[in-house]
Amino acid sequence: MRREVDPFRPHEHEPRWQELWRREGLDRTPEPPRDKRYVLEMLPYPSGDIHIGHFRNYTIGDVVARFERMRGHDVLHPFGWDAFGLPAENAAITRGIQPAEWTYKNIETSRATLQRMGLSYDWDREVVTCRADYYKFTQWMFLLLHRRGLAYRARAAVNWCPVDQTVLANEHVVDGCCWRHPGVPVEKRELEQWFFKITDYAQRLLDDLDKLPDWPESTVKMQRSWIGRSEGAEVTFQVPGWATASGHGEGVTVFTTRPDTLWGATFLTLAPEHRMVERVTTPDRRAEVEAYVAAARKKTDIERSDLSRQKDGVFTGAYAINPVTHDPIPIWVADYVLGGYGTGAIMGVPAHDERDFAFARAYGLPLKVVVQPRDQDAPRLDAETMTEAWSGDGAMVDSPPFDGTSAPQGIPQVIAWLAERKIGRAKVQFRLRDWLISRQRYWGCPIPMIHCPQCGVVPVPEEQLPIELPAHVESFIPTGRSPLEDVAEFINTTCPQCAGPAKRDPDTMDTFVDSSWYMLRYVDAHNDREPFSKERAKEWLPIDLYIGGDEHATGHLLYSRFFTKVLFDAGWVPVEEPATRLFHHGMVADALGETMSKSKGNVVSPGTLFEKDGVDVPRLAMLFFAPSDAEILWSEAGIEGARRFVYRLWETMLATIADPRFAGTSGNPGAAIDPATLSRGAREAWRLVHRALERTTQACERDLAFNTAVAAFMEWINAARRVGEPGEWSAADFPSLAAAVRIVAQAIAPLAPHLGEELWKRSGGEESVFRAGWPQVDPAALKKDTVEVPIQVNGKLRSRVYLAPDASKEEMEQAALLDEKVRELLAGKPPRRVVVVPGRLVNVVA
RNA sequence: GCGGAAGUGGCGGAACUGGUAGACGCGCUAGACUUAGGAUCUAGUCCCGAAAGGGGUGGGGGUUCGAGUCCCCCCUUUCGCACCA
Repeated sequence: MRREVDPFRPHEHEPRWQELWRREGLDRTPEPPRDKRYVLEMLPYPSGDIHIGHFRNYTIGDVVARFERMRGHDVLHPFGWDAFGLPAENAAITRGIQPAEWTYKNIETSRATLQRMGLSYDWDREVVTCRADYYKFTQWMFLLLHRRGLAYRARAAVNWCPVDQTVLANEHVVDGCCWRHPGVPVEKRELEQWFFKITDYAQRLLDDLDKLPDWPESTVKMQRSWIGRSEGAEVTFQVPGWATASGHGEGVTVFTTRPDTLWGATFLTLAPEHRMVERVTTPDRRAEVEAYVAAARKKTDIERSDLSRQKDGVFTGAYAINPVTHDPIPIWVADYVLGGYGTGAIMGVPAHDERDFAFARAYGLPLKVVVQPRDQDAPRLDAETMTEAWSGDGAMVDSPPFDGTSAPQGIPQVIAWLAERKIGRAKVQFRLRDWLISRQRYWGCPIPMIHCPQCGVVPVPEEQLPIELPAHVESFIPTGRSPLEDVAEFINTTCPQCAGPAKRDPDTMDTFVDSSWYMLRYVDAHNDREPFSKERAKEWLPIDLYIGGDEHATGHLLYSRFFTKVLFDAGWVPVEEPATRLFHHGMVADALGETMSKSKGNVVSPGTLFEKDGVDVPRLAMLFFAPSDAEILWSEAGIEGARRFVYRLWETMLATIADPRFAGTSGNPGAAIDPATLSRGAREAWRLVHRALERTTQACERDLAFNTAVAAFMEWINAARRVGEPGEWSAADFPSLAAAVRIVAQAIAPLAPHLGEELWKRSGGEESVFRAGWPQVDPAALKKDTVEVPIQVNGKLRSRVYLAPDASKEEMEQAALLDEKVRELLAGKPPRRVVVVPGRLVNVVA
């Protein structure tokens, strides 16, 4: 027989508690903090409304933030918007509204949804990257980098998206296509652009990965290979015709990781864009070489990097001198050599490099074996008959004076020897390229630089910041030049140095610049003199938990590390790394496993979920679905279990509170419960409350696997209901149920905040549950009175006995050997061995 | 090719440092209450078998009293990177 209780009405209590939290400033950031926790989720781009993936991400962060507050920490949990970017311009083009208008409207919509979700953000510190009060300091950052020699202008072959009509950073080229337009190959253009010199920090970005033990290893590895350090040597090959023409030291310099194979270099290859191609090419070869270079330039990255394609190239007619054998070797041009890596030229060692081998065989170039594998590894190599390159270990041969030296272990000796003779030198090469940040677009942060015909490129003086983006421009239709060039009142200015007429830089910054430092702005979001004060930075940094998708592993997460290091060097922040712990939440896909996207039309809006069940039910469902780092396939069916659970919990807890005996159990009841006085069922329920509490604590502190925490609460409610309706609980047992109700109200509050608050208040809580502290796990409650001890015979489960959890080894062994089943299987013979694991099991080896 | 992650019931997923595989939930089956139920409650639900028993965590070996967990070799899926010399 069930007792009638007030119905569960989330739509009534959720707004009530949100209002209370707002009124009491529960989510405000204490200042200055005593024992701080900085919990941050990656800021979203406001494209319409929040979707279900955001719902998941922010829920995870919210659970931790609320938990940390309950534990007594001072928490910074802010929110912001990565509000510059192309979709706003595209919307402007298709719908005829201004990017700003579209963006702010989306922010309003999304913010309303977030507030409907009751997320515990300190909205007072909200950051919007497209607002001048923010981008003023993005410009400040640019000037800082410029001052420190880390922002420079260069003409370079850059990635060009033909759809967006703008350049792209390497990180935004995915499979040779623009990241925003899969299937549209990126083109190459020769342009003068702004770069950030992230390569200056390559070594530190690499080294400091070791200081991030709480970052996912996959991301650390990805950054490592993205930075791509390799050690080797630069070696210069003289080109005879030039030595006389332009003095000493001219030649072609190559980078190699295998200088020990230099004796086997039988040709040189230049990338088509190598600056010396034109100079080395002999007149008779000119036409052919020029045609090849022109064709290579037209190729897209995908075409050039197609591995299945036959390697091709063209002979320049010129020869270089191998500096160790003094043999003349032909110079070729081939597009399998990358212009942007190393020196853009390589030495061809066909016997010991797979790619050179393929190239040499294709064009009949000679092979020379200079490393012989040890006998046990492979048969003796012969240049005539080899079918593949040998890039393994061996002994150097035909390489005086190094014959017999082991390769590649002998590399340091070879480098030293080369350096002594001024032929080469040790060189560390990184794959990381400098970060191209100019964009020929309107909706971004203007670059605070001025082009003066007299003084050249001049930085805008700091006191003139912000350089505001004009509110209106004629057209956003991409033309390949920035729309700002056509805004006279923006583009025309005076030179800060000579006061003469000058022009502003018409480009805007990559939006990843905006998001590279936003986490620092939160610590002092209203500061209008500085990006943030050094004191606030010292108080709050680093981020203790940073949550976001792993798609940012080599983009944002590398850029923000770079910015943090620059700011550290400049004395602005006390940390060299922005976040000590990084967590990648799993994606939310639809039931078919497709990632949700507007174009696929499978986006589930969380708003419709809230209409039906309020926030906490879908929130619990989301948390229960899977561990936070696993991908989930969202389905309505998943909500069913959470809904039933909440109703059952509600019913039992309210019936308990309504019981006349409840009022007499206030105080600090948990500590007063002695499990030994409880009936079997009540004792089990009491144990499970503490188990749920423990599991929630661990999940918040460690793995964020809230699925098992929710499951633990389910186990408790199931056990409590097995005992009976609250009214049926005996006088001896009832206090433990009453205590459990209070503990559950608190412990479930991070997971289901409105429900927790409602239950807490109904159970007599005076102030907010989020000020009520975090309950202690009682070890006595966790102890089982008896444990089921499995009895194995030869490792197979044969029987069970019930013993006290602290039964001695001897007692356990005794119990096992007395077991009927065991005696039967032993058939009177003594066991050969008995393995006893205290409190766990007994294995009788017959 | 290189690097990462992962393969457990019909499904999502549990399983602490090697110690009862399948917690919790969805779904399903049966029953109860109901005019009815897609509500709720009770029981059952890894597979084979009537039972006793046997088998079982992608496959194959191994270590161990004992392996989802550790080691070796494969297979599959997935995500990064990819002619980086």
